[in-house]
Amino acid sequence: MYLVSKREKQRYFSIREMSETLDISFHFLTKALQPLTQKGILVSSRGPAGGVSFLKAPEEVTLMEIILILEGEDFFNSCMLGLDGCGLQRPCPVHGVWMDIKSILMKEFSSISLAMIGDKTFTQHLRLMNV
Amino acid sequence: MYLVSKREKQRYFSIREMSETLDISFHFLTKALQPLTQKGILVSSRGPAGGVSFLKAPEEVTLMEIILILEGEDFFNSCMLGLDGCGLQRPCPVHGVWMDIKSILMKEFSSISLAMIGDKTFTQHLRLMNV
DNA sequence: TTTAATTAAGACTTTTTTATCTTAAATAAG
DNA sequence: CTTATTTAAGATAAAAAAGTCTTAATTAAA
Repeated sequence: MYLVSKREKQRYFSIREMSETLDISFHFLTKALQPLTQKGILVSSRGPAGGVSFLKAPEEVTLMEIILILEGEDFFNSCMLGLDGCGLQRPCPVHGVWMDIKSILMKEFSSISLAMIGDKTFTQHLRLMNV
Repeated sequence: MYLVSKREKQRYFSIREMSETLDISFHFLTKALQPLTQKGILVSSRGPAGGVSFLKAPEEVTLMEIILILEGEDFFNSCMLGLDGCGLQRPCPVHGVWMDIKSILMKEFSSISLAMIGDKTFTQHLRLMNV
């Protein structure tokens, strides 16, 4: 969100600067960003004037994608009771409700792009950190 | 869910028996049930023929109540980015979406009673455990 | 070509959560 | 009244998650 709210697709933003602006530990942020780079959402450059930048156009990156990368690809595949093989064949008592809820969540998160969030953050001066 | 699916409101069901049926550690289950007893959803009895039973009628207990008791009363009050004081006055970029999603979740969970789940589990022979 | 700046990767530490164990208290039955 | 059975509560242990640190690799600029 920080990156896209800058609205400069070309340049690299250093993680150090980002961590200081957002008041997040540098090492923590570095680690958090790595899977995004590995999955091709971001591209990184080492050395002076290095940092991270979007590889994939933020218009094409949904919140859903980010959530799946950061939380794990089967984040929306779990049974509410934690049962193995819970599905239409052998459902748990809340399988139906939970499926409905999950599909609403997935639909919603899939409909929001990072570009939309960036624009909103930029134009409405919204905050990404405390204070 | 186990308790209500038994559809015998009067008698106490022992936690030992329940833990064996559901294949959950006895001590773990005991601990999990304690907040429900403390909050007046269940009533317990020690000694021979003791166990737990519903105090509040399961028709009047919603999934929402159970979730709030087990996960904490402010389970649905968090900011998606973890910001303090995120609200209409000083929202984060995803405040609106997140609010919408949370209200759908709360509405859904509030509309489901344990009695409904128990009936469904009983009549459709649904499972509460693996295998 | 050397140096400073920067991310990557993995080891390590700390914190939090989850799970278990022990002891105490209560209760029904003999 | 004593004993066996059962939950309650708190202490302890184990596992998982979160966070930090160190070293390596890369890159641009002097």
